[in-house]
Amino acid sequence: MRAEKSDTYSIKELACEFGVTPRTLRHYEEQGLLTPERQGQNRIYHAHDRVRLAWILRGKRVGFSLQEIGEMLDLYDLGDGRETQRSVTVDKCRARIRALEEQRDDINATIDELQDFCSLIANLVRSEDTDQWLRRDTGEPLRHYAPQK
Amino acid sequence: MRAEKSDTYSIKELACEFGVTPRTLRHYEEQGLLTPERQGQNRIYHAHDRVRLAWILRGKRVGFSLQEIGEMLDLYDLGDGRETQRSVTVDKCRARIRALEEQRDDINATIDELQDFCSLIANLVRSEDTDQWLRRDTGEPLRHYAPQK
DNA sequence: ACATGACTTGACGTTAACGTAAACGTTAAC
DNA sequence: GTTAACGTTTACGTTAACGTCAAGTCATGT
Repeated sequence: MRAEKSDTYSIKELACEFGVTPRTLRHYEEQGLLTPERQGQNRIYHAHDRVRLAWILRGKRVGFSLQEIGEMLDLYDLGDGRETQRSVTVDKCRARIRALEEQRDDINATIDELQDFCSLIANLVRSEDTDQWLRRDTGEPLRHYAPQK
Repeated sequence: MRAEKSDTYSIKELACEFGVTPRTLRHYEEQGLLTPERQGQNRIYHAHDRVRLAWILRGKRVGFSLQEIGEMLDLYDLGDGRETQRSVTVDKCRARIRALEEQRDDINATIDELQDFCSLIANLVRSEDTDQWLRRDTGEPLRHYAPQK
C-alpha cells in the first residue's frame, strides 16, 4: 500500500461511507451523475464527488428521481453560463423550491394526522358498561376508527 | 340514469377527481388499500373510500410505498384492538412520525441550498477585467461552481 | 334489435433503480 | 505461484406501480 492517500476514495470506500453499494455508484455514473477520475481502469473519487453523492442521496430521500437530481446538479454547473441560461436556471431552481415546500406541507399534514391518531389511541380505554372503546379524556365513544360491526 | 346519487362515486368519477386513472384505483384495491362496495359487478366508492384515497395519494407524495401506506392505514384500523396491539400501533406510529420529521429536515436543507444557490447566481455579473463571473454583492470571483477550464 | 358507453377481469408490457452473476485483469500476502 | 481481495465490463434479473391492450358484461338510447 502506498503512503499517499490525500483525500481520494476507492469505489468501495465511498460506497461504504454512504451505506450504498459500488454498483450504485457505477449506476450513478452511467446516468451521468458522477464522473470520477480514472487511474488506468479504476475509479478514483475526490471530495468533489463526495459532495455530489451526498446531494444525490439526499435528493433520493426527498423523493426525486435520478433524472430530476441530474437536472438539479446541472443547474449548479450552468450557474455561470450566459444571461439567458442563468435566468432559466433561476426559474427552474425556484420551481424546485416551490415543489419542495409543497411536499413539506404534505409531510407536516401527515405528521399532524399521525400525531392526533397516535395520542387518540394512546388514551383509549374500554367501558365496562357499553363494552365499547372510549376516549380516556372525554369519555366519548369512538366512531371514526371503530370497525363497523 | 337513476335520480339517486347520495354521495357515491363510480370508479371513473373518483379517479378523475383525484387526477388518477381507474386502473390506479383497481391497483390499490388489488393491494388491499381500498375495498369499495360492489353493486353487482361494479365498484361503488363512498366518502369513506375517498378519505382513504386522499391518504394514499398524500402518502405517495411524501415518498411512501404502497405497502408502507397499507401498513399505516392498518394502524388506523387496529387502533381499538387489544392493549398490546395498541401499544405496538402507537410505537409504529411514532416511528413513522420520526421518519417523516427526518425527511422534513432533509427537505429544509435542500431548500436552503437551492435558495443560496439561486440568489447567488441571480446576483452574478461578469468582470470585464478578468473575464470571470463575480458576485454582484461582494465582487468575489466564483470558485465553487465554475467549470474547471 | 343493436349500437354505445361505462364497467369488468385477465394478462402482458414498461420504467426506474438498482441486484446479481459471469468472466476477466491487478496487486498484495503467504 | 497461487489464493484472496479488490477492481473492471457486460448483461440479464427483479420489484414497484402502474400502462395498455383484449375480450367480455351490462344498462341505455334510438
